Amino acid sequence: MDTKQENKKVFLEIVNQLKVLIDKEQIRPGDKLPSERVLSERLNVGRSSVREALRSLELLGLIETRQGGGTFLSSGQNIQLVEILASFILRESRTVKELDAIRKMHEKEAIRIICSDKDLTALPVWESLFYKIEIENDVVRDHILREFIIASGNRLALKIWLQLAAYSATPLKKTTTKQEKPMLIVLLKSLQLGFQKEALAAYDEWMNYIKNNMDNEK
Amino acid sequence: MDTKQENKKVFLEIVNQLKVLIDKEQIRPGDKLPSERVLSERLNVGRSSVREALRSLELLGLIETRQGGGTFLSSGQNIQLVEILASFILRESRTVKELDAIRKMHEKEAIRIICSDKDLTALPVWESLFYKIEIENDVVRDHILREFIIASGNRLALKIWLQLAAYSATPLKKTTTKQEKPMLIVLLKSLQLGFQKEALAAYDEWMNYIKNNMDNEK
DNA sequence: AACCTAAAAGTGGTCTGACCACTTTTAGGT
DNA sequence: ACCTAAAAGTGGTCAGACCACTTTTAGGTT
Repeated sequence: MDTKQENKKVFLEIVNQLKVLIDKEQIRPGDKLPSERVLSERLNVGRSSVREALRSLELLGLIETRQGGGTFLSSGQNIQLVEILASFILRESRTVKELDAIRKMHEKEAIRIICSDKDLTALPVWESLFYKIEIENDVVRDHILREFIIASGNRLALKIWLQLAAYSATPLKKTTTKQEKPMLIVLLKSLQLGFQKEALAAYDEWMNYIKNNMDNEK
Repeated sequence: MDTKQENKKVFLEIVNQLKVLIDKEQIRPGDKLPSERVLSERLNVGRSSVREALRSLELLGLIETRQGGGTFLSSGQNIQLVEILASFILRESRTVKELDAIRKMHEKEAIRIICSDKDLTALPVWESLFYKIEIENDVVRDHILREFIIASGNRLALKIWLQLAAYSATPLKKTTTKQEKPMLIVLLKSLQLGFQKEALAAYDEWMNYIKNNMDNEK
């Protein structure tokens, strides 16, 4: 009856209705949604159908549910869906390699963006990272790369990258080794100077080193 | 009781059980899953809980359901979930811009990969595209870009790109205009010759043209 | 024997009502 | 004004019922 062709699946229609409701009622992330029973009445559907819709959205990480408390619009970030998707998709080793390639693409693009923007090369975080690597020597690889993505300023890219990194075959959760130190120093210094080509080369060298030493770390 | 900490949510536990079942019973994409009633019995849970799990997986595009027919393991590809996610996330114009940036990153990376591989620069599809643009003059922008991604050989990247393109604010579904012809010719010729820098420059020029002429096309 | 058709069985789609576990609110007493 | 216990509200789960649709079965016709 609406502008769109009728959605056959009721639970999908409910998902749409919920979206409308959230818009209309100005429900912000963290706010409470109407209870299942109320929704069931307002939308003229059974409670079980409402639950099917809510459970789907919960799996997508769009809402959070507290027993006895209520249902809340998710405050963002945690998209746990990927955990499910990954376990279904990441069976073939081919996919694992492809995932790693996409992750690296994100990281190199971030490096390019940083190098071509004086505001970004001057960020204090590089000095801080430099210090940690040079002196403290206990930086998690993951952390360095994340700072690149964050600095590049694309929040959607950060979300995607976080998921890619979580399922990467590369041991990003390990701390950097002594051998990696010189490459990282070159990488960071090049970054600060805006030397894109050199930074990318150092990055490639770093990634190759990690790749070639994966087995030893296991 | 298991290795993992107990999952509180039954429907999440069912999702896991389904994964195990699919593995154990060697259910391939396209194959039929046990009926809801059978699953309910085998897993010792109510049918409605089974349905909550199945509906979630359906929203993720991992299974397909035919009324009266049964539930089938999805034959892959169509991840419609993004439609839901997008409608929830793509409210802020900022996100739209970020999405476009990521899409372009994919495309430029594909161009880089193609240019640095003689097998890819020699692909007949470039000649074919060239002909269509030069003579027939009715190529959809989308189509050209998709060929880039396909040629780059990363199937996961293709999946991601397809979703990004579907929600891009850039009018990629339109056919190329007369003004775009020279840029595209330079782009394709550079590609065939492996001239990465020139290809990327032509690509940038093309994208800028599209951006600056978006309003006129509306 | 092959073919067609109608009945039966199977399956997803939806709703209702019930009970439980937990949280939040309310009401009562100190 | 404060604390506490009861009540109400809410999500979690189950069982049963009925519908719409598809697949299978059984029977009869040719």
